[in-house]
Formats: sequence, structure tokens, C-alpha cells
Amino acid sequence: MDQRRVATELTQGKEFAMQLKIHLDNASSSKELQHVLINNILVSYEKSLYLLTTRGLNPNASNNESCSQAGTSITRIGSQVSFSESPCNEQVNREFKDPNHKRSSAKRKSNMEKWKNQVHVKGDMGVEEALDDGYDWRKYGQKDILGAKHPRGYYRCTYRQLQGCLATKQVQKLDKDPSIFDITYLGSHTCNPESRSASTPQNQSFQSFEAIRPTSFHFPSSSNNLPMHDNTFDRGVTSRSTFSPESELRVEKNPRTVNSGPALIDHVSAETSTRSHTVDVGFSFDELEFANGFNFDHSIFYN
DNA sequence: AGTATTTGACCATC
DNA sequence: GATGGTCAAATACT
Repeated sequence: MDQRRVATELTQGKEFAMQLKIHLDNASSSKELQHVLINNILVSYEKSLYLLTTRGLNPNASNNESCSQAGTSITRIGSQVSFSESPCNEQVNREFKDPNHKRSSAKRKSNMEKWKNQVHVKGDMGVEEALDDGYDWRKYGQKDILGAKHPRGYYRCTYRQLQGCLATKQVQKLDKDPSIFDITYLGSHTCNPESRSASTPQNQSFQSFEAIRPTSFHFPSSSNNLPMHDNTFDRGVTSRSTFSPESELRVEKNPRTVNSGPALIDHVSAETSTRSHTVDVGFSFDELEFANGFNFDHSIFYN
């Protein structure tokens, strides 16, 4: 199945490149959008390379395997992607199991793998689908950040309890452009799709993530004259997460929603609470167990 | 009733 | 003391 994922990633990368080409020819195209597209192209290649080099297209490749190859399995592309050493998940798991670690701090997490993604939104699709990266997240906090107009939302993997998955992410709107979301991922997922499906009764109808994973990826048309096939995403599933003016970010995931289609899609998108238009980019770290230490610093794009 | 989200409080770090 | 990250009780939702 990884082979198919590689093909999907490369196809996405090609789509992003096509969009970028159009935007580059368009004098009125925003720089930020171009950066987001470049970012997504790079990520698509990173994911493909990761699948090829680290996992070797081996569907049985495990997280431990990634751990043993920490910092060495991803080929650096250009100067935009940086990698750093980081501890194996074993360390993270020890922390999880240790009752004395009831409260983890930002400092302790600093050793976890960390990478960022910025999602530019222009979509009329629900916010629920928007920040969906293929994983099930549960919001556990929100905080006003000094100097930031919008609060930061804190999410952890839904399967933290069941599988001890310590992956977390932080989502925050950019001050300068509320249609762009800064997403910081901390730690890689140690849960896996199969187990996830089996872990919760409501997910038992999903025997295989790959079976429902869309193979084609249609970009919706938008005001940016993107080369879209149609106005829909070819996806059979959806999760729900919505932004509301009151809470800024609200993620809804309930058994019924999951039952009608889990959050196992192949892109990230978002929408603002005040505008409603179609997403123009997609990206996710879905199913991507980056080697520990992978640090994708997108800030370089926004100097 | 079970599950997810909200939000004030707590804790670690700087 | 200020700040960011997390906890957990209260609340909302399905």
C-alpha cells in the first residue's frame, strides 16, 4: 500500500507544482500562497522519499524502524528542510507510562520531534474538514498567546489513552492572515490505523484505512484561478472540525461522525469563520511517520 | 449515557 | 512574575 501512497504523494506534488506555475505567472498572486504551495510540494516529496527510503515500501515497517534510523532516513531537499537529532519514541513512551510525569512541560517536549505546517485556506468546505490531517485529534486546551490576536489550540491524539500515542499539535491562526493556520506537530504518532480501527467500537467498520483512502485528489476551484477538476474533493470520508468566532477552533469528532467516515483523509484544509470559500491547498502528515528528528521549519518561507 | 469541548487553574520554565 | 503547556471539572453535544 505504501507504493500507492508514494504515487498519491507524487501526484499531489505535481498538482501543487502546477498550481504554483499558474500563480507565478499571475502577477497578483500572493507570495504567501506561493510559499504555501512550495511548502506542500516539498512535503509531498519528503513523504515520498520517506516512504521509499525508510519504509522501503514495506507495509509492515514500524515506528521502531523509523526510530532506529532517526535523522538518517530522509533525504534533504534544498535548504528548506532541516533535520535534527531527537530521541526515540521509547523515551517518550517511558514518560507516558511514568505516573510521575503527570504534567509534561514544553521544556520536556522540546526533545520531541517537531515540525510545522502552514495551511492556507480558501474554501467553502467545512472547517471540520479543514484542519484534518488524517489523524484523530482531541482538543485539550486553548491559550491566548502573548502578541497573538488569536488563541492557540492544543490537540493530542485521540488514542493517547488507548495506545499511548503522544502526538500533539498546536493550531493557531496567523495574525496577518487569518486564513492561514500555523500548525505545529510535536511527536510522531505511535498509534497505527489498524489498531486505531480496532481500538474503538465505533471505528470497527473501518477495516482498512487504505481501502477508503481516496486515490485521486481533486482541487476545488477558487478565486485564484486554480486548475481544478471540479468543486469537490474526491473523498469518501470526513472528519469534522470547525472554527467558530467564539472559540476560534473547535473540533468535533463523535462516534457518529466517525462512523459515517473517519478522519482518514489525505489533506489539511481550513476556513475562516468569516469567509467561506474553497480550499486551495491540501497537505497532511497522514500516515507519515517521519523519522524522529525530522524538523520541517517553514518559517524560512516567511521572512 | 457516553464522549468531546471549554475554560479556569495549576505547573514548569525562563 | 510572565508565559506557555497541560490538567481536569464543568459543560455541551449526539
